[in-house]
Amino acid sequence: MYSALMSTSERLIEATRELLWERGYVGTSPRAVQQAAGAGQGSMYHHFAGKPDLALAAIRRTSEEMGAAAEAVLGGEGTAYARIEAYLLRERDVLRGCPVGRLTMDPEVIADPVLRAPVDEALGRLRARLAEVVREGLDSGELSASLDADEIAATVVSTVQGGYVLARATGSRAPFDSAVRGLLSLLTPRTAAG
Amino acid sequence: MYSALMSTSERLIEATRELLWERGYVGTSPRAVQQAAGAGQGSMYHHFAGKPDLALAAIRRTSEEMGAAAEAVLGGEGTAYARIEAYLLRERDVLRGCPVGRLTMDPEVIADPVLRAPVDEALGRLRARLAEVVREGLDSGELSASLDADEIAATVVSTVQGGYVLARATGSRAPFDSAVRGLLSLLTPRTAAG
DNA sequence: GTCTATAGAACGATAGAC
DNA sequence: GTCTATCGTTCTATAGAC
Repeated sequence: MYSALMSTSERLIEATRELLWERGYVGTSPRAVQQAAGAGQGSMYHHFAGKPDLALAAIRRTSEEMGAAAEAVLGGEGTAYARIEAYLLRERDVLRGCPVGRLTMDPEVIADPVLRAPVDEALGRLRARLAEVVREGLDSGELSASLDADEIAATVVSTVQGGYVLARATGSRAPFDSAVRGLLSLLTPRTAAG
Repeated sequence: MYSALMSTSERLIEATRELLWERGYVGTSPRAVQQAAGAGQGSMYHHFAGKPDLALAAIRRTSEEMGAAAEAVLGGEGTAYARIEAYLLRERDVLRGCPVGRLTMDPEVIADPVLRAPVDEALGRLRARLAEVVREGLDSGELSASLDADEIAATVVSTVQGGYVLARATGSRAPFDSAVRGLLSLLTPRTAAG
């Protein structure tokens, strides 16, 4: 149930975002969305053509938010390494996982090009933005010249996404934190062996 | 539909494994399992108490299989680095993702301690086994002494699990391969800067 | 814009004949 | 062990009154 100060269509989108995050597309029913939004059957189908249409609105917003949150950290001050570190260490509700990455495990999202598009774009942009920062680190000599920017960007995003998997499996954020620390230790410039 | 040479209960388990992999627990109905297994309603409820019971049998088997597949590579010949590399590069149906890791995104699996247990065990054992190999690499001087075995193990597993997420988002295995190559480039012993 | 009523199908499970 | 019949609920959506 959301604030009465929000329009019905807003409440429907926000309720859908929450449910998609927690239960995925397959596990989210229009009925559950309506109840969470405090809206009737008729309202939902007045504002949206159906479940896929409502889900699309919700996914688009979540994807945009993810991009903004990443940019807030990656576009900040500091060295390339510091910004990558800030991205990896930024506050997260680890056990809830990533609201965007989560959708990639949903067969009906992946099967529908329209629903998959915002997911693909959000993760693609994140990788591209991280690759830029890595390139800065390569140019400045902060990171080993033997590294490939696109590859490292993919590794960074994968570590985060996979960290969620490990955390949810154990029911604790510990493995997520371990994975991140492990990656940071690998990225740390070593001027000499050992 | 599975071979008539398999018992009904076997066919039910195998069909469930396939459907859990593709559609998850929430998205898999007893009805769909029965059709895929070529078994009737009555047969399924004769052999299994219900959907959770059948899913448990399927998840246990998948988790065991994952452990065996990992051990086949990690317990093989070669240096620590070579075995980690072999694990990361081993043949995978990348776009299908990990049949175990996938379940961590399922709210009903995570909410049920009995269903979550085999998932937790499989990924926990994998991390522990990888940590052993990393320790060998640290002892032999193959890997930088500044690294922590448990952390690196978590990073390795996370990269794989997260790589699936990126691959499924784009519809291509390319980002998975990038993430793995990136991790390998970070793990590669560098005796001097650059 | 929102409501209630209704629809046909699928959900997960049980009962009881064979 | 397997079958068909049935159950009450939920799914996603449409219709039509207000």
